[in-house]
Amino acid sequence: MRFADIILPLSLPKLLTYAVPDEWAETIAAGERVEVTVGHKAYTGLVREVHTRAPEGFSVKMIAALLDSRPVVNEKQLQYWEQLADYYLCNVGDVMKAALPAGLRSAFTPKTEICVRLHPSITSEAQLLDCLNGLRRAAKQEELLLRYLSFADGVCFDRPHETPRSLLLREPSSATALAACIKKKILEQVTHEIGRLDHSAVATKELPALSAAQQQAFGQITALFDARKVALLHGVTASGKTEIYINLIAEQLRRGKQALYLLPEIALTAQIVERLQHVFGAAVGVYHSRYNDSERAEIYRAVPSPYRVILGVRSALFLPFDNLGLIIIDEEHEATYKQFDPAPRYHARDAAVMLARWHAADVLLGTATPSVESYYNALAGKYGLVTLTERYHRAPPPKTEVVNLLLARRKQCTDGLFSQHLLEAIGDALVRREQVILFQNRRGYAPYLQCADCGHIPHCTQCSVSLTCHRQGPAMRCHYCGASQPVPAICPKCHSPKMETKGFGTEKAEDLLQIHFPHARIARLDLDAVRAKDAYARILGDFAQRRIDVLVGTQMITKGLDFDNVSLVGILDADGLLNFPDFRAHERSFQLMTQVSGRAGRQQRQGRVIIQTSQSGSPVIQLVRRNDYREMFESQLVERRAFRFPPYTRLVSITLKHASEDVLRLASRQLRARLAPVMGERLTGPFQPMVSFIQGRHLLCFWLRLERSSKAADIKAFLKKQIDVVGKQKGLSGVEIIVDVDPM
DNA sequence: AGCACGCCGACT
DNA sequence: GTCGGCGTGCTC
Repeated sequence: MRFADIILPLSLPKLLTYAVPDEWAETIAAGERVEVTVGHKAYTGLVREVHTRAPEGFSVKMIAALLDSRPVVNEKQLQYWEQLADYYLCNVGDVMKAALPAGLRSAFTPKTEICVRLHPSITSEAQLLDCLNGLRRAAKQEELLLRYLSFADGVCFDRPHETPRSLLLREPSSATALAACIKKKILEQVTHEIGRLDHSAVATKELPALSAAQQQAFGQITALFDARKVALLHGVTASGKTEIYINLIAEQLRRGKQALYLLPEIALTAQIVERLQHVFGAAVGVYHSRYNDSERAEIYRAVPSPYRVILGVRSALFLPFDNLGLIIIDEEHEATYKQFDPAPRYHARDAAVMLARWHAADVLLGTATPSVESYYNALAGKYGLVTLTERYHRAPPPKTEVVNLLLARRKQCTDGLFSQHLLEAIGDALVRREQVILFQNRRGYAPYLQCADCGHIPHCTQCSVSLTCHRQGPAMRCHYCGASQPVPAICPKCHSPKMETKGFGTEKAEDLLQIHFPHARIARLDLDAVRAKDAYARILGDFAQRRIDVLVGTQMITKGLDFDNVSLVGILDADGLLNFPDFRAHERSFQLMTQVSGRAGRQQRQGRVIIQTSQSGSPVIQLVRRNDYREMFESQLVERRAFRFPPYTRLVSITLKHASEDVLRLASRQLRARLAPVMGERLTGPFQPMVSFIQGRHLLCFWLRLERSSKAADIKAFLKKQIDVVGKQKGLSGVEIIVDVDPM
């Protein structure tokens, strides 16, 4: 008797074992999909191992169906899944859920198309004419047959032309006529499988030529690859990193290998895919979550061939590569590479380095503002560092000016939002028909509403955050749980009519700016503005076509977008970035401000950046102004070392959630009691996170700081065990415990 | 993760 | 007396 251990898309701590029916005993293999029942429910699982070890202690169920004749997931992938589950302290089933496209977790039906062609019994022109004559008194049928013949464009009787049924049937009534023609054996229908994917891209361009500086960087990168090192390419904004990437990919394809090009967000793929297709044609595949289940399943199946270059977001790491030669992680510093919510909470950059090891593939991390972790790794010799300091078109770097909002307010040189200095700069740009980008890291109209009489601020009932005011109703919304309600006309507490909006978001910035510049064409780019399908592409398209003069936006506008007519970038309120209570706040705000600054003055002209802040003396602001990455890095290292943060330690965060604060306290006390004796100083907590009540549940956090040199695997195994024990304890079963390895 | 089991309170 | 609340534990 043969048995198979099955990976299921469930968060189970171990695999379940099923009996293999005799008919498949010889053929079933790891990586093939099976249908099994768990409890009373049917699931599509994945064979991990076939063996003859009869399990004991329970009655084994039979595999209900074998869905594949060849593996859908190869051995390297399975081992990679297990590695990720180990590292990120989750179950293999969690990884399976992230890795295998949903289209492959249910029956995957290829898309079909019904075509119409001449019936095979008609083999000559004379016969065809007979048929036409026979239809003299059936006008609709005659019309249909003629329509078919017009599509056929010259009749060939051996291989009659096939016209898609949908194309032939212009009006619904002709369906009856078609049925009649089929019955008379004049026409017949055939069904074809068709792909959902477009393979029509044709390579039209040569490899991009590299400048001397790019050529040098290219050489340094390949030398690092030869030495089997991960390369970190630190290239200032607009230094032309993409051209280097394309040349490196071409090199891999020449060797018959595959390349994976990761981007932090879907929105950016559209910009790059064209450039790749121009050079690599139909070998380029794109993979991201905007595709539906079936499309993703098809791309997944097309990865060994014909796709040789995959452009995608983090989940593209799980495609079935068989001969991967290179992984590029563009904008390596981006926090969106980290998956937050469901496990596996993996970081695509780190997961890429792990994946590369399975394939002996090269890894290139590219960014203008490296993460402290990566730069540290590069300086420590774990990675290799390649630096590009020259802008591609030799455009000078933008000139950065800092406006002290405190001073401006005192001199009444501001309307509370725009300083006189910034307004003048915007006016100048508009007069010169140049474009402007304004950055405000808050969406909505105002972050909160406050009663002028009693000071009351409306909060979400389910979360410990104030409700954000929006222009469009229901206008007060919780950004944590999505709950919404109308703006109250009077204070809910003291009934005063003086409810005032406080602070400002992108919507208010947009409104006020329109008052200052009534004729300017102003648009907004934030999460709310791009909710509608294709809105993102439309807004960017309009901006690129210069149908928009000023673009006001959140983080979204900072990401690698190239516009050649932007002469001014304004950061409306840097304070909001600097004051974030997070050990990465300074690093992040430096990255964000540097990235958004990089949007200014792309071509020959020097751009201008204006930063508004009440903390003009802040070191971060000065570092951004001087564009001094190295100094930012060094100062961060000092802090990270002093407070034992990454890169000096490996952080693991443990978050406990429960509706009752008492239960939560109890659970956290128990967890601490179990962990502290072994972890000692490495464990801190429980403490309340910044937002300590979300969707009706309270939160408490622990931090675990593991030494970089430590045997992390042992400690993690211990940790997982203790967490499982606490989670299963009576009275605490409702407590959710979330473990996040390397949290962002 | 889902789902059934089982032990306690508000009803036909 | 039963219906159903959700806390508990198992799934091969």
